[in-house]
Amino acid sequence: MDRRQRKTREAIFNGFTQLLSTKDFNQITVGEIIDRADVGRATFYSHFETKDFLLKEFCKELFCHIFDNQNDEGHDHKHIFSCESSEPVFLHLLQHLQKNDNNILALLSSQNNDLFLRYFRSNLERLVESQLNLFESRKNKKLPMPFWKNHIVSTFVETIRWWIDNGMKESPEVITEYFLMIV
Amino acid sequence: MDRRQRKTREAIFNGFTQLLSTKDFNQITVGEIIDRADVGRATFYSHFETKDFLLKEFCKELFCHIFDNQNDEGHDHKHIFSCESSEPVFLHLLQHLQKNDNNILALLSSQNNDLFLRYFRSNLERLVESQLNLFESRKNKKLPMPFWKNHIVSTFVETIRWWIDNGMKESPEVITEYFLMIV
DNA sequence: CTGTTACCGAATATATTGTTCAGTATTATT
DNA sequence: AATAATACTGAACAATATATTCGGTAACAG
Repeated sequence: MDRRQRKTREAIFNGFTQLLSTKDFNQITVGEIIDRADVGRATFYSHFETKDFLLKEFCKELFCHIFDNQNDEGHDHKHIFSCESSEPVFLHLLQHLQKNDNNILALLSSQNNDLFLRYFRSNLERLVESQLNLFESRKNKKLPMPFWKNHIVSTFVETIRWWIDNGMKESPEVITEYFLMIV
Repeated sequence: MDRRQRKTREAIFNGFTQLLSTKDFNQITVGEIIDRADVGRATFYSHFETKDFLLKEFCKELFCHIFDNQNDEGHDHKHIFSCESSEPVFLHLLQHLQKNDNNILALLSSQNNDLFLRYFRSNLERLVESQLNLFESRKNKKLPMPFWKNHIVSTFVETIRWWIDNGMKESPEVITEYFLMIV
């Protein structure tokens, strides 16, 4: 990819995330984004069809980062997914959040954002699926599997939301403990 | 309130909810609303400052309906809130939903809507608070109360969401059972 | 019957979106 | 270093949506 393209793309993402920390996605205009990114209007539209596509692309990259790095760095795939407790994976995610790479927090807080949450959930769903056997023991047989899966994902998302909305005072370890307690 | 005002307000609410069942809140324009409601543009703006205020007002009335009727009709206040199990209240809510008064389902499904959900949650929170003692027994003492409360509310909301998104095939009784099982 | 209030609807200002295009700068290629 | 390809600029433009204004008309309350 051309360096110019990369730079522009980065600049737009940066301006976008800056704005996300100040206001809701729906309130952000393309005009504001290109001002912050300092790129021409036509340039924006040559990169992204619409503002929604920008968010989509942004999410895609973000989750690639979070969910894939998790498998590649240091301890490998098998190590994470084969350990007895599910703590490491969830804990790792929470630590990621605490660092607030890419202003992801703004998107996860209660004031925001539907579309983003849907992405987050669908990524989590795959993760939970691979970990499902770990929760199985506690699962009452009368609960249908899809419901059970949905519940675990929801609980995790809402736990994170609560954590963020309450100032992230607790450590990732404590939150993980809470999460495992209620699920 | 003037009969004309009431009529206009109703007409706008009706047009609005009709549209909500066909598309996302953000995609709905004021133009469409006043067309359906068959009222003048100026009239709309004399009633509601913006489209967001319309949603706010709509939510306010809706929850007044659901959460207050629940206390007034037939079996009274004390009966509902003093019974041993928490089933009746939650069950009652689910039955309300199944009837889909005011197209409330459209707002609760996954494709929709942030602002609405926040209202729903804050109303539920008050409800859960009054029922909290019923959940207390299962609560591990290490969990902080606000977290616990948030979890119950979240679980309820997400259970409903799951129900709706999956076609509401189960009866309200079954869903209530699921809910009580996992909480 | 009368004064008040709400509604109509068309015109208007403003803001945002998304496109177009000619000119300029940057990059990759040879 | 010269050339071709590609990306960016920025201003202009059409299209759409928002929100306000105002003179005229209809409905209401007392």
